[in-house]
Amino acid sequence: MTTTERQPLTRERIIQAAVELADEHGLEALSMRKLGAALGVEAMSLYNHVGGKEDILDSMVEYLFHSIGPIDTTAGWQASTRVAAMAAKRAFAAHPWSITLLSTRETLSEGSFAVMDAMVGMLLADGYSTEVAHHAWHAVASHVMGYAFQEINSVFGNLGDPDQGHVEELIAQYAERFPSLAAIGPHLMCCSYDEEFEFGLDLILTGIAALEPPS
Amino acid sequence: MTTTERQPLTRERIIQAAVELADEHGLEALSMRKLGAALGVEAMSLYNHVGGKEDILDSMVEYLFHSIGPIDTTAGWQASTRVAAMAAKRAFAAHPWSITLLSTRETLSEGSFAVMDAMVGMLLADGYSTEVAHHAWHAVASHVMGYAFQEINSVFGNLGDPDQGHVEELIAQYAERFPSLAAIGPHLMCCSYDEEFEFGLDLILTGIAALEPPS
DNA sequence: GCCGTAAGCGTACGCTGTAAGTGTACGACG
DNA sequence: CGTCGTACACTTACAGCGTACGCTTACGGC
Repeated sequence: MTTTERQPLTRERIIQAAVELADEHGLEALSMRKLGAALGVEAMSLYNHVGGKEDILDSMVEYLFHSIGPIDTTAGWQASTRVAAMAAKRAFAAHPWSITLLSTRETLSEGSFAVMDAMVGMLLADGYSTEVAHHAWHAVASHVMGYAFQEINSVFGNLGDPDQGHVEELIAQYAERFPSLAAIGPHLMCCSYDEEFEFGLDLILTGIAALEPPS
Repeated sequence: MTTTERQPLTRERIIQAAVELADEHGLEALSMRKLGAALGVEAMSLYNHVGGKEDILDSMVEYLFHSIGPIDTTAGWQASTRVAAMAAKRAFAAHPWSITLLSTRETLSEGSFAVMDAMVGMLLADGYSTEVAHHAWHAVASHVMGYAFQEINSVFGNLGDPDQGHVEELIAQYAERFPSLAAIGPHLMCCSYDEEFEFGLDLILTGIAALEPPS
């Protein structure tokens, strides 16, 4: 009682709580009032530490890129890009709100620039032209974003789900109208998202490597 | 005056107006009241024709897939997929709200199933295994979604923008911290989104073709 | 003891989606 | 011609949203 029993509100605690709230109940459930309640505080108290909801959302994006972790560029372009792309995909896929949030931000993210710079830097360091490096960045980034999107929004259940019966039922229901979809049904249900991601990633990486063999 | 002067509200007119409103002022500006106002009607009148806002958003997704147009599957797998993927990318990129909207829908879209079925069907018809067809679908879909995402959310301005000075300024500002990004700056500013998309797409398509040469 | 400052709280305003109830115009029928 | 059924637009109301503004409380330095 002599010292402050409750730890004071800080920007970091607010962002952390926002991430947890969005993880648990979805981005649409993230409101200033609920966020305050989760921290044992009224909504307006948050404004002493953050600029507003947009500021919180921007910070969540920064948190996201930070959660990718440092990018190791020492293993050579192809191997390093593989690891970094995997890490980025995992970071996005770990938070169902990531893609939706990213798609609504128009502020530029420092974190995204850092990742972009590291990936492009590896290519340039290995002797690729700025043109190819630019192409490669877009191709890899597309694959990461697009695959994370598919993994998060898959209607065929996520890996942890034991709800596979529901998926079979779904496919059976559409089998007549979409026969080809039904044909690949088994793969849709039990695919490993990491292996699936790597398949496409390797198509891109080996394709780029074939363009201009590094010295 | 004898006949109804104003044409009656219909579901189609509502969806069309919703798309236009979102195109013009962004998805966040799409509210039932504003949508009603755009149609010369009170918000609640819309509920006579649609189930609610979620229903409208779902229908906008269907509209989106419909706008891709019919998929020609007669040109052989690789060429047909190229054309279809380009059409899909263009359809998404034409509406800045497309990715955000898609990422928030958890209902499954008939339109997306139709596209998926057509693309997978082409591969199977050309003799590819269900496994490779499944991989290929994910790789192509990722590229389409991911690239549309990047094109829409690019902070480096869109092709039409004559606001290139702002971009140069932006890159110069970050040049010291992100030197590799600055190095590819010229490409970031003046790249053709269609050609850029095709570059990555061809990496994927030729990579797949190399796996199992069709008969 | 006193006061400046920081920070949490309460209230209020204009938005949002939509449930429920209130007309009202029009075609069908006696 | 009168009457009624139906379809559909309107009005009102409510809970929840982000947040501007003002009040109150707690604490460190003197």
